[in-house]
Amino acid sequence: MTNTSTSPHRAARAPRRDAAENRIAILDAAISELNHNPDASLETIASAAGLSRRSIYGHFSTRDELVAELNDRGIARVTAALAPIRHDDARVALALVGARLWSEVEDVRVTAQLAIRGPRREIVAEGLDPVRRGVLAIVEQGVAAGQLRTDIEPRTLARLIEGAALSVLDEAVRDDISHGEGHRLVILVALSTAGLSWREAAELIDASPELALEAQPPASSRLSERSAGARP
Amino acid sequence: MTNTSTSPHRAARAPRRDAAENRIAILDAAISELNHNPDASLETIASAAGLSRRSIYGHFSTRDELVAELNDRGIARVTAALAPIRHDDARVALALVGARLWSEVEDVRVTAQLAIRGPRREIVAEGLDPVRRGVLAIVEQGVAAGQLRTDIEPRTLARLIEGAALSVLDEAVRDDISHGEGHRLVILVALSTAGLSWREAAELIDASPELALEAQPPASSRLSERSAGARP
DNA sequence: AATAACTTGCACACTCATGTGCAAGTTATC
DNA sequence: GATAACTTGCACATGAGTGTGCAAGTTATT
Repeated sequence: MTNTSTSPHRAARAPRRDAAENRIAILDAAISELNHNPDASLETIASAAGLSRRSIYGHFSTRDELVAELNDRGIARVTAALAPIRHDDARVALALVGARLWSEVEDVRVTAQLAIRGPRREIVAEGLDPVRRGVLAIVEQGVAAGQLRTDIEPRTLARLIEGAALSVLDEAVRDDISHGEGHRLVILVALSTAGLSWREAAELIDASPELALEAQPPASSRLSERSAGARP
Repeated sequence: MTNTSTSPHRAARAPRRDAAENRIAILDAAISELNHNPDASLETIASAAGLSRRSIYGHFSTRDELVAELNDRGIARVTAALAPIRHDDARVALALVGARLWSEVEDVRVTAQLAIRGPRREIVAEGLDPVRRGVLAIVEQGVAAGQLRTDIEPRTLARLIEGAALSVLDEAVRDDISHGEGHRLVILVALSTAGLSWREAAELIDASPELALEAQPPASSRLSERSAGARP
């Protein structure tokens, strides 16, 4: 396998820059191909990346290794997006969780589902644990402040809110919802699940400029900007 | 393939009863094995059914045919459970949709997800269309009666409610939620998504005896009651 | 321009699953 | 108890995907 890291010793020459780019191209292609079909072959991924199957093995010794790296990057992305969320009003914080999740995962829904429910789910769950703790903390804060429902155990409620947000992603697949509408829906659903009536949710959103679409930080960018198209 | 139907002509003898039982055993085993691992092989399914792989081909000419029949039965089950739902109060009707869905799909969550999102999704969607129309009709009725939220388009809202119910199923996988708790949660989540606050939901539930766990019709029974255990 | 770093194409070994053919058993049904 | 209806085990063909070795190319870097 190609050694991309800067070896401490014995580097007759530095690794080539284009190799690193190809590595990114592979990851990128893998994201979109696996999102299209979770069982996509390396052949498919390679050609979407504009490379030969053989050369994938120059970057990843195994299919599993490739998938694992994809998961790791996804986890890092989500963690980075959700960890900094903090707000006095737990309801606003939860709405923000939904919104950030939406913008990060929007274009990798299928892969995300697979990561969460597929064979690697335990490892992924472990990686996602800090995020989950964060959401749980928000819920507990909200319950303590009397802002959230108390008819569902905080632990369960936290999961349900995550799940509700993800289900918006799923519906978005079918209806091809716009970025803006997805943003709006995911916030509404998060607040509804948290226990607010739809009118309360509307009030809260009106009163909270930080929930506006324009107030959101840009999603951590994709690895590269090429549209992954295979060429014959 | 074995001809289970009563042929009009040329039946030297009636098909054997145990063959029909085995067919059911295969379907049953397929349900639970595929729910455990959506890529389970026929070998796995066969041995879970207590049969040899070879004899599966006596009942289904193809793996696809087996899966297709599974889907058809699932669709029929869900349709049968949801179609008769009717109630003056759309909110109660939606809660019932959630509850019935829960009891029908509870033990086949993974398979259900696969059916809805997997390679057969289009065919499944077609089969599920009547159910979806039904839910949509309830939502429209509720909007017209001023019982439901109006900040989300009925079509979308209908989907979101379905999705919310399904996400309870997902959470149930992790937490190993009891039948009763699942019933309660799915109703709460459906009502929340429909726009009610958690206190309004509680009031409605209190006032609606038909939502009680005990008031539910039994789930259309599984094909057989054997626990699907493979024997070496 | 020399050379190490990559990519490629091909051949090959391997695994795993599907689907068939057939002969030899069992077993329900008549 | 005769017989058709099933089941089984085995051998075999097929196909798809993964991972490796290697020789022959390209290309970035020095």
